[in-house]
Amino acid sequence: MSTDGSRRRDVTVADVAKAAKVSKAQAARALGNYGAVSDDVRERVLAAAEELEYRPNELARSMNTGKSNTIGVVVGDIENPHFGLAMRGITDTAKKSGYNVILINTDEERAAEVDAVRVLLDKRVDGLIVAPASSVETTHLQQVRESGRPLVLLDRAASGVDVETFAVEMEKISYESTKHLIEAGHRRIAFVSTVSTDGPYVAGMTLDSSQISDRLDGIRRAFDDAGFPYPADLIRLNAGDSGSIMRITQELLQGPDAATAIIASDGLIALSVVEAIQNSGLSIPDDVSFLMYDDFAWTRLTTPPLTVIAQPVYDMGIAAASALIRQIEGRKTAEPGPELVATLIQRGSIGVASAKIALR
Amino acid sequence: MSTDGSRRRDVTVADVAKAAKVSKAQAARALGNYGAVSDDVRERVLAAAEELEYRPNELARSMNTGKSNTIGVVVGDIENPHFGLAMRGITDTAKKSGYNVILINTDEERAAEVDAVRVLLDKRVDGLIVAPASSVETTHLQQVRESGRPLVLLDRAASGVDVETFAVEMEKISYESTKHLIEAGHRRIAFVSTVSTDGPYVAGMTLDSSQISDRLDGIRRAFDDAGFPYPADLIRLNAGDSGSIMRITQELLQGPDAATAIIASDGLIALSVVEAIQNSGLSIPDDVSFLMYDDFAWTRLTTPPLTVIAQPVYDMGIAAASALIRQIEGRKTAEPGPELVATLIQRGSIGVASAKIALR
DNA sequence: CTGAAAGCGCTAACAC
DNA sequence: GTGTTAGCGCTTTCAG
Repeated sequence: MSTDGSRRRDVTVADVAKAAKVSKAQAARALGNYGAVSDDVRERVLAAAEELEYRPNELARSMNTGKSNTIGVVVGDIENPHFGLAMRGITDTAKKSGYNVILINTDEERAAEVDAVRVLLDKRVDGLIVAPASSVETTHLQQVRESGRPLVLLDRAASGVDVETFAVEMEKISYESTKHLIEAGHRRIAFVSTVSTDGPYVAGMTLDSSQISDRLDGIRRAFDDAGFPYPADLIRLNAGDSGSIMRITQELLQGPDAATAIIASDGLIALSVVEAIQNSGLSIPDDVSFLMYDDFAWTRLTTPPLTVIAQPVYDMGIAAASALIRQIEGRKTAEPGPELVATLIQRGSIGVASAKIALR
Repeated sequence: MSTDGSRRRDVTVADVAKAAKVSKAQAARALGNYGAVSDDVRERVLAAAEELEYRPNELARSMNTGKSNTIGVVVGDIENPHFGLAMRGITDTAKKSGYNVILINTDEERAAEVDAVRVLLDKRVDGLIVAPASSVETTHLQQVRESGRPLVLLDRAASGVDVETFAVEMEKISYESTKHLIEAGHRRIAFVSTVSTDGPYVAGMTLDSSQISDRLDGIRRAFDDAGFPYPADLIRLNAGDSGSIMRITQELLQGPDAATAIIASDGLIALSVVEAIQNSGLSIPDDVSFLMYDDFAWTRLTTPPLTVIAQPVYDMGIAAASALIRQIEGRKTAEPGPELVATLIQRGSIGVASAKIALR
């Protein structure tokens, strides 16, 4: 028990050594569990440590070992369950191998990300996992590479950064689900995403997010294959807050050329899109079909339940953390890692493009 | 640009000093932005640092200043949007004051929490925010206090731990919403939570979670006030995974003494309860009324939209982080901080106990 | 203002 | 096995 409540100086190996009547080195060895120590000494040291309530200073330890047993994670928005789940995969995996996690949220802003990476490097984390806000401007990530510190990418790729990347293969699933939509009679398929661009979307433009680019590629290929014109006018990026998403949705649903199906790029967007559809008095899937990325539990609860593209987000987190730790510990690049495949889960939100829709 | 890709030794103040032709001390002062340095020296040092791509070793810095500019956060489940949002409040606030956050997930297990706290202390974080898994067994938290390191509690209180605690006042809102339910004719009101107990619930038993205790107190007081018997048999704790929650829900809805209203203790539980209700063919609110804690966006999307008890979770995160940082920086205990009040948001899931229900 | 030198708490040679 | 002696990279006296 601590006899006084005052902020006493931390007890150090030196204190323990003195109490155990051994050299500092021996005490350190016993405490740090390395080198050669006789049973007798170890016992005395451990007893003294216990008695003094000794706690190692991990900072000092890290200083001379050059290892902090900490990994840095940089994501755009921890509030988004997508990252929440991935984070869970990361922390679970890290803990198993004795690593801690420093989390930095960037709000999807590149400046914040550049900063985050630098801070983490300065803190001497053993490695980094980042979900790059931009797949295009990546010099700060290349610098991480140059620093020699292990780096692994999560959720999206980054051009010019040649590191292990754990992201779902998007082109294929996007192609398939668009095809599914087209076969159900849809020709006017909209896509709503938060990626920011300088101007409105123009077919073929470079996007900040590799994931979104891939999805658009998939949509386009599906239209090309089917021989129908790619509805580039229905691709709506820069969808920010809930309000703007709802406004965009309303626009999409108006006029003679209205969308007959909407694809929401993530769970947060989906919430606002569905709300806007409901508010406008339209019904899913009779008036509009709906498809979204990420299979959150609540998607089963709406009427009708929503058709979604499920992504193995938790596994993605596990894979990224495992790979990073493997790199940190200098082990061989083992098996190629699990394929992170997305799957279309058909529930009730995609309907046949109705006569009513076909007519207008 | 780095001329060679090899893992060159980190450049240190000594290197910069040499390049700038000044003493190590002066270089350090210029770099660390403290002490007195002439403009001339500062310029040369900064230029040299730039040239050499010098980056400070924060570990070393922390070692002699005794400050790591890092706070530790310990929560039960970061995957739960409740904590995701709180986390967002914490990281946003921390960043503003120049602090980083180390996050540890405990899976609501006390052993993991004890461990987490120790690790964080060893890492010399400047302060801790913890959402205690148990409000009862709190010796590890008391030890944090004794260590002199600032500690702040989030989301739940801990008995015997006299520190600033940021949690929503639950008894009152629980009382009010129960009263609302009772006034709508409900007498058989169930409550489902994940808190684990040794046996089944018995009125008045000690619970691990102060939050749940408070809610039960509120429910009880509402029944007492109204002069109806407290339906202790409908309090179901230990609701673990989705499957068990659905099973519990089914039980609750069967038999002559079935519940006519169910309160879900959090968003995760709510998902399974609602799903079970839907699966059983019952309708909300005609057959069963439903109320849940936490106002997630999806609760507006179900049919009917769900009545919820909204908690200012983001603000709670902000408040906790602000208070902790204030303590770390030794500033006075300022204003008492914002009142964290929960509010009942009435939507469509609570109905009048129907004749059909009343009859059985 | 500047520089030499002494640590922070621990690990890592290196002798014995 | 054990102890002595150097550091890790930085801040901090303490003289000038």
